[in-house]
Amino acid sequence: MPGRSKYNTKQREMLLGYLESQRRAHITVADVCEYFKEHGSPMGQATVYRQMEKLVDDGLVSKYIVDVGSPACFEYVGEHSHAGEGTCFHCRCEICGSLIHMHCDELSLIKGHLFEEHGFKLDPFRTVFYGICENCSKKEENDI
Amino acid sequence: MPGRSKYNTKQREMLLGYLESQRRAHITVADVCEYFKEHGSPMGQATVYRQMEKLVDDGLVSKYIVDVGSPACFEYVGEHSHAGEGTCFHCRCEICGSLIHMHCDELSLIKGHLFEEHGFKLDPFRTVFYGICENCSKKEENDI
DNA sequence: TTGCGTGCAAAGGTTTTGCATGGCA
DNA sequence: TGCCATGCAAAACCTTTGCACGCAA
Repeated sequence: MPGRSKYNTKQREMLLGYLESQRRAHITVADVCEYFKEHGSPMGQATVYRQMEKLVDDGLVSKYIVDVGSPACFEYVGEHSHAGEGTCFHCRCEICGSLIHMHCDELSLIKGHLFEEHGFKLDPFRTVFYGICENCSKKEENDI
Repeated sequence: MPGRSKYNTKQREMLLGYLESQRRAHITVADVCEYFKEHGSPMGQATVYRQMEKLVDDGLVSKYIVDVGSPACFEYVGEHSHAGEGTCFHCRCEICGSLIHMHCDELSLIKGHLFEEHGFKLDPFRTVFYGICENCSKKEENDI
């Protein structure tokens, strides 16, 4: 495990800047490589993977695994300073594959419950709820 | 998508029997292949992958993706007939990697909440909560 | 007999690693 | 200067697919 960043390289700055400009977006390593290639300053994919790991360890970026075989998604979360506005959760639709943001105070409560009753420190920046989204539920009803 | 099973083959019987005998366990495709190889009736890994997909579609087995690069985990869940005893959730420790079973009525409530308030049908047989388990929390405290 | 299931090997996609080079502090 | 970061290519890993053969109904 490479651990946290020790140097502040040009690549780290560029990558962080890009992720920061895409808040709320779910970005893959391939997206990053493509972006910088098209902007005339290509970045090696090994570098992107390694920097992403550091950024996650630094707590600046979250990593989401949405499906096997699919690439991991990354999202800028800054200093986790969303404390006042309630935690943001993610839901993944098993049918259409969309990854949905969900702000919900009630869900925030389970974090406390898990810790107090089960001793488990939930990491909402990593957890994904799987299920079926509203749109796909409706479609399924119509098909049957 | 291969869809559900239409034939009842020897391999399906063997695989289902093995999974059923290992209730509460998290089993990978590699585990299955190794098991049957050592027991003198090797099963092709492509067959295991394809049968697993059918068993998941049939609702007899759940599939959990715990980490990118790690193999998927499968677990026998029978006919989902745990209705009376509250839904079983899974927690994955980001440090030691263990996958923990958790029976909790309070957690079951969020399923209803997600559906009623957000129109999202949660699939507890697929969802994994990420975080830090009790043991690893204690270790971290001691290290600091 | 028909069509699905099986098994082997090869391909596919994502992520990791080895190693020489380059850059930050 | 010392150590970490980068980049390329190759390897590793899990999973899927093509195709011929076998088996259930």
